[in-house]
Amino acid sequence: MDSLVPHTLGKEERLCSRKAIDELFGGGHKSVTAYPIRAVYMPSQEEGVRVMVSVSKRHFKRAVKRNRIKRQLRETYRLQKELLLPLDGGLDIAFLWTSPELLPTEKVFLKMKNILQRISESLTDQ
RNA sequence: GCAGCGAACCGGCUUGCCGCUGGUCCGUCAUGUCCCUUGCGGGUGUGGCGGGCGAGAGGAAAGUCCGGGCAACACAGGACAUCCCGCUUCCUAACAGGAAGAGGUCCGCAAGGGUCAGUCAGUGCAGAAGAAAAGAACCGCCCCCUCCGAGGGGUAAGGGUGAGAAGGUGAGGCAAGAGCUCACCAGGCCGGCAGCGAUGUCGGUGCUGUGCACUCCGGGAGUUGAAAGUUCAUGUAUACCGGCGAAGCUCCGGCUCUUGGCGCAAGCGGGAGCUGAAGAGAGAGGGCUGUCCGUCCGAGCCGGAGGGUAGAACGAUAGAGGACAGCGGCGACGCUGCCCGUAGAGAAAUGGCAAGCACCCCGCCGGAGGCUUCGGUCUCGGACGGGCAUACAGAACCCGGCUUACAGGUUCGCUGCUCUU
Repeated sequence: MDSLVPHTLGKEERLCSRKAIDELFGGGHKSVTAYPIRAVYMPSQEEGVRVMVSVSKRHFKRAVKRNRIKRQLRETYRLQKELLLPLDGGLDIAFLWTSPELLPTEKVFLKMKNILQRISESLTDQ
């Protein structure tokens, strides 16, 4: 993995604005699913990719398990985010966990790889 | 040694690579309605990029059950209602918490543990059962009368019912009985003594039914909750519809004009107009804990429908803070000294992967010892392989508690049994 892209995930690469999140889920978004990960994404006016992760309280009552999954999602995205390149303009993505069970990190890694490849393909098709 | 009881404590460690949050320092590039300088330039603030350094979840961070700080709304006063607490003394900022103590009851051989509570004054209720649920007579027992059917009366020792039957047991006593009398026991009341007190103890007193609710007594409570709240930035709409109000009005004051009244006159009285936020009244609506009285504010308010913003800073991390020592106290705790510096996010950081190790568990191999019904079984030590790198669980304004969850482990004190000396 000797990409020129640094494997960082700073604040500017995360989706923090409430307004942007409302726009993402408001309409015009697309989604792909590789169970149990579901990615909702939409091109944006901003430059660069911004991501967020979300785990429902319905699936995990305890905060420790929700944190575990959110960390797995962020980590696996961070290590593979160059799969989305090259990219024109900006992109907002939300990763949602749709399962009530935990998975080992290596499986989450493969699911994330699948998702990022499919997002990249759908963007280049257009 | 085994089993147990009670306290207190810990809640993995090391290394490598890649990351996150907020600091700090250095370099560099921008930038300012800032400061110094004639100027070159320098300082300082802010921002971007790169690099270095050090910091970064818990004993329960959890449940959100109590108590407080803090904040906003408020803050003449009174009455009523509602809610909470309830053995005693103390600790504390406070508590429904803690410490020490007192009483009943239950569990345990014990160390210990669980649980209960103001009121015995008043009112109400207590299904079924039962004669009767508190001014008790069904059966029974006894007396009287007797027309031998019954009737009148006494009686709570016995029967059965019930959670509870006139405080319990025994003796005396009696026609039979009964605190009727006595002894002991449980409780109440009165007095003495001890104790700050709950209470204990001694003496007196025949005073004595159970459960629940209300009442009563004493003490306490304003509401909301950091999405509180303060400031700045951005942006919009004083749009529109419906309802109510202020203005208007009344009184009062001032000025001007006027005058069929009064007065010698100054003037008084009447009328009209103007005027008065800084005179009074009346005022929609609102505040004053839940209601009422009352009181204060008051020129805009209430409802519908709709529009805009959703960024930043403060709050906000030094606090009833912790460690150690000394002193006081049985103790909770307090005082004094000295030292330490310890997360601060905001779609929410504190992580991911790999390697190694302590401890623990499982399997297996053979060795020593004890018991043996010769099948085995127990203890100790060792090698190898595997599991596990851990349970419960993630700060969200901050503290003190309580409750609940929890793999594994450490220390101290105590109890019972057993062994050795």
